[in-house]
Amino acid sequence: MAPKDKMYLTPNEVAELLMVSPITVRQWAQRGDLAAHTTPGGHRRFLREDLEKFARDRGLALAVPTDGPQRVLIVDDDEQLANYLKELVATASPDTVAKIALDGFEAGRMVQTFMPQIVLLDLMMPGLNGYEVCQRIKDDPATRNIRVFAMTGFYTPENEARVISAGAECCMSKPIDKDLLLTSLGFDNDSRESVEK
Amino acid sequence: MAPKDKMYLTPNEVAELLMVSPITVRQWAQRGDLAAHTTPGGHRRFLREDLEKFARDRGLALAVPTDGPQRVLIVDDDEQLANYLKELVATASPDTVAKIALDGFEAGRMVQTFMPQIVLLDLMMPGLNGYEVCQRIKDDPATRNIRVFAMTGFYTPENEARVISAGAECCMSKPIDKDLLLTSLGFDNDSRESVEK
DNA sequence: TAACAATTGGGTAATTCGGGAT
DNA sequence: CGTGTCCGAATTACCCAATTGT
Repeated sequence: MAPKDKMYLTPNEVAELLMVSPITVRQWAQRGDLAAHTTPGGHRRFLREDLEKFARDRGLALAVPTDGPQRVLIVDDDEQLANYLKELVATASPDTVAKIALDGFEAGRMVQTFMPQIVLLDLMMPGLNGYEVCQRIKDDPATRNIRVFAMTGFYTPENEARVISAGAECCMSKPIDKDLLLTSLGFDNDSRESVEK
Repeated sequence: MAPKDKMYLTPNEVAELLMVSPITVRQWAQRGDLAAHTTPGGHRRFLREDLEKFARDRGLALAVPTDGPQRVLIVDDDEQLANYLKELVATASPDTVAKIALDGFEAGRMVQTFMPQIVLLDLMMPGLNGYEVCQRIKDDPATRNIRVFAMTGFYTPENEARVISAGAECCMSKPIDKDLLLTSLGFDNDSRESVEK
């Protein structure tokens, strides 16, 4: 497992996220405008949560939500299909990071932690209503901007209309048309050389 | 790795809790500021007790501290039962905030956003393996300290052992014994400060 | 028991931080 | 209100061999 993300932010990181100098961040913390914790040595540490609240209150925009490479979350209980899709994305767009959620718990958690720009969402998962998942993603301001691409093994125009009204960008029937998917995602397969590691 | 039986913390875990790098934790231990035990091979292990004392002496809070009111997340697809449990908690401990997740997606999302100190987890949810959910909560450093209380309609000693080995604190059979639950949660008596653990 | 990935300890150098006066 | 600078102190990075856990 990878303890990838730190739970806390240092003053410098906060300054960069808010596009201000570290000194200013210090002032905000001193004046109590921005909630801060303290290390035993007296240095300040911030929680992303507090930062977001602060930014919201002051109408400031968090500078770098679109940091790093493109992120795609694949939500499907069919592990083989999920891996296939992951490979597909990785091949078509080498600088894109794709991750897999095999059940609702992982999906919900990764929507928050992985913060994908794109979600490939299976509508027919056991114990999980894909339409509702899509709706919830779109209802939450924190995730509303995620592009949702629905996938279903039982395609009907009614189902498509339903998930699109829930906020999905499109509804693809299974088996997934490789070219259609990549085109929809904007990963049009130019015949360019892929850079391998 | 059971949580309750796990009386010691590794340097990495301490670092995460105090919002500092592992190297810094090492320094404190070297200088004797933070009490530490040693493994036969020379690695350090810390007691939560010592950590709390260390933090208290300097008047600072842990990263995943008992800040604000206590938070309890109820994960169960049975909405009526979930509401009953929520009422139960609210009545027994008025300063506790209880929220409900009716499916895996909500559960995963709320574990990250609501950041509960306690999770009441149904093991038999459609499309969701409660044992795995428990394991994943415990595998992630960010949520590892959450106390998980499992609930199942099909109690067997094997199932209990299984979920406890996954990190749950206990396994209660349904229907839930009200008093047992509140006692386990520590809400039985008047709100006594639980610092003794 | 062997193997292997992840973590840790030690030591030193480099970086970041807080506070105050500006 | 947001920022640059100075200094002592706190925190971190980087090296590599050893330990831990599975």
